[in-house]
Amino acid sequence: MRITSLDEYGLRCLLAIALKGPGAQLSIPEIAEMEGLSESYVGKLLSLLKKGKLINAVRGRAGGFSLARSPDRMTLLEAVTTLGGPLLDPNHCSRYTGLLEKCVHFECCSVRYILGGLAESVAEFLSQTTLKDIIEADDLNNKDWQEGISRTNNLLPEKNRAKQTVFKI
Amino acid sequence: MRITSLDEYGLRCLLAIALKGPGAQLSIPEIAEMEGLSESYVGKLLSLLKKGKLINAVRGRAGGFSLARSPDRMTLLEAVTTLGGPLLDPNHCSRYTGLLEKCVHFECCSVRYILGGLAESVAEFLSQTTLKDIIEADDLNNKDWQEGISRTNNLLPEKNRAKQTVFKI
DNA sequence: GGAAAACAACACTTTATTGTAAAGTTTTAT
DNA sequence: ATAAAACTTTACAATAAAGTGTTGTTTTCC
Repeated sequence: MRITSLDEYGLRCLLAIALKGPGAQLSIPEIAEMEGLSESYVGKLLSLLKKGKLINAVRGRAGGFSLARSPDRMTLLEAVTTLGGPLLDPNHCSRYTGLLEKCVHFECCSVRYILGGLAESVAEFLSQTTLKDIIEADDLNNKDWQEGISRTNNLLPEKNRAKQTVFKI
Repeated sequence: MRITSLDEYGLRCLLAIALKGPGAQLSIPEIAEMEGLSESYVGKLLSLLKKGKLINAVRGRAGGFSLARSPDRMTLLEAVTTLGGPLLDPNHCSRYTGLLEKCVHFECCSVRYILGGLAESVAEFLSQTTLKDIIEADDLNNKDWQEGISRTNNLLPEKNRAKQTVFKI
């Protein structure tokens, strides 16, 4: 399991498209400008999202990218697994084998069950939040920002709210 | 957030010591042999665990490592954060800035809240499982294994059980 | 039909993570 | 005392991830 750069930046690009509105298109140069990323990198991220069928691409001079489905039917779990692969590597046990050909706990492994349960817990969390939730939260967040308050946290699905400030910026 | 190699292997080493029994010592060569890892690597992992005060080290010929506390007072959260650092990098926002000096969402960021909530969710999960839980599960798991059954999953704290097989081995 | 704008694919450089090697320090058994 | 066994530290090599550059293809506007 890992929340990587691909997840972080890819999610931002996806949100940028979603925030543009239903059916709206956004080009690579536009997204790169908006998000402060290079066009090459945005191109790479969007090609991943396209492979995962989260966005549609139109080529040519008037081309761009649009959301493949309505935001309320697109979960964070889909986005994250599309961008960064499955939460828990299916080859986990054959990847972390140490010096040997086969992990010494291959037959019977407690850590495996712990990580399995953890991955499910994360998957449940992520599948409970859709892009629509984020859009609505972001919408109000921007208005509140100008009034000097922040209630973004209260707009997310009940189970997914942060109880305290996690980032100190 | 990330479950890394350090987490995976470090946790195995910690469990090896815990499984040895209360107060028991285990040396680097012994753990390396048991876990199928190089002595160098085990040394590195154990030095992290020692810095986090999860284990005590005794130097010299009759030296080795022992658990610093009883297993029921040592959570997975402590182990994971000691080995791999905080679940969510405190510098997250200044790390993922793209091309610019400052992330374009620095002032007002929806993704930040989502990831904050996710990190809390994972922290809650990990803090609910102690080393003792794993030891007991592992104990029965080993007995069951010989009878051809596996109920390890049912021995973990209620919320932390995997509902289905996550690994296919 | 030609040029411009945009997506697509892939190789490549840079950077961070992983894991190893080696030299040093401490303690104990003899 | 001395040697062996074990922990400690730091520097280094191997590998994987992150991000960029280049070239090519598609479409549209004029």
